[in-house]
Amino acid sequence: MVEVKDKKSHHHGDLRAALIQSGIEILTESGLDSLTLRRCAARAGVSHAAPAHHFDGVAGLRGAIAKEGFDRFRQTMLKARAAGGQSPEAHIRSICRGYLDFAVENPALFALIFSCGPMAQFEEDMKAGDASAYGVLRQACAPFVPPGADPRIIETQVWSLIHGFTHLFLAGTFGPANATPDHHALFAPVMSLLQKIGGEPATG
Amino acid sequence: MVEVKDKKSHHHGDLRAALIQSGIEILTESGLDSLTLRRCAARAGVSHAAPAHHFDGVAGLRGAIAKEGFDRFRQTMLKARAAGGQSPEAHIRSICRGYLDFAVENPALFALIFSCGPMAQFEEDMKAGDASAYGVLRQACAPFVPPGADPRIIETQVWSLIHGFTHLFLAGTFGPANATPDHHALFAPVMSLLQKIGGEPATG
DNA sequence: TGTACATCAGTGAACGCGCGTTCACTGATGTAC
DNA sequence: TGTACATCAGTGAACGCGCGTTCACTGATGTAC
Repeated sequence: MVEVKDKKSHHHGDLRAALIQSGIEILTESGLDSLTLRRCAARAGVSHAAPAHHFDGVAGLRGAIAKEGFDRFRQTMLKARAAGGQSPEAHIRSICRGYLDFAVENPALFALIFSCGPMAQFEEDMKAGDASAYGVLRQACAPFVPPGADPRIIETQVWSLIHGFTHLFLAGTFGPANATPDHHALFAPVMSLLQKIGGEPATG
Repeated sequence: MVEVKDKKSHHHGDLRAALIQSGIEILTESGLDSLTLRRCAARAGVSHAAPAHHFDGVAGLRGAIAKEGFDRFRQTMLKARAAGGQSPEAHIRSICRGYLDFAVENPALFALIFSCGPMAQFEEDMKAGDASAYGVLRQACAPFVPPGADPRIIETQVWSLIHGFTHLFLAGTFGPANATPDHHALFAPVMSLLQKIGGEPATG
């Protein structure tokens, strides 16, 4: 049998996780361009050569951070869904709210998630179950998909709308990104377009 | 009277424009991270110290490239509008098509346009007339704005949808970005959501 | 329980790289007279 | 028309910077016996 090695047994404890956390903090504080192996190492309190034992270059580190960020992104949406109403319409609204919230609180991490090459992370995720980030969206859209229709159409409509709004918001198109606690007065009216997807929910 | 100085009278001719063009080519060929003063200078055939006479650092160069890219972006949408149908619905469809086309053909330039800090470029543009990029969108949306409604709602709905779809498309979320000559089979059905904005056009 | 050894995470010095910037300069252009 | 001068775009060498990477090493941990 292959034994699971105890990764916490050596000097640092769990340097790999510490470097990922350091990387996320650097992203939040200083933006995408500041994410380097040397800075992550310094923040984690190790020498600059140490990360080479854990990641395949800066690309490997970015990938690992994207994976962790992706998981936090998913969790933010799940929390938002749980905290909101339970109707199909409320589910979609809440998830979009969580989507925007995550991006506003972690703009550089959000950008990193969506900039890791040809979306290997997403392809993996889209094939995964309902607990995946894309699965959360799929579940929320399902009640609105007309019988026999391709669910990807409505899923992509919802995803495009919230993704575009979020990007424009982060880019400052609607004014400073910290405008209101409600993020921006345009959010609710813009999202109201989704009241029109697929007519009424397919089931009560 | 203030005379307009002839900028073409010195050694190079118009190094400033040449550097901007070189920068756009570098963006297209090698991506955002490859855009440096030294590479632009090399591509334009001048020494690496020459750009300092024309731009305030790499930020100044990026800004100038964004401005030029923004203008090409606008022109692509105008051409798409002219080439398509003349109904209000066709105008919106054509503009969105041009939006996606530009991004697919110039992904790094598209990214640069939307990543230049707090969108000074856009703020300027949004205040400009109907010939501006935002003006093109505003004009196209106008027939769908119900009397008394805030036009920014519909404008932001359309903009968010096409912007999000474009970003997801470029990120490879729907598969390789060169999938079909028609870009992707999801484009038309996803954009059909816009048939629902503001009910019917306000005027015939 | 104790000893010898293998493993390997982390160290710290050194390397070459491309970057932006500085600076004295060159030499073509434009202008004053 | 011709001469002297001012301007300034572009040159090329030099600088310091942070980066990723290499490499011999150290020393704690885990294991074989």
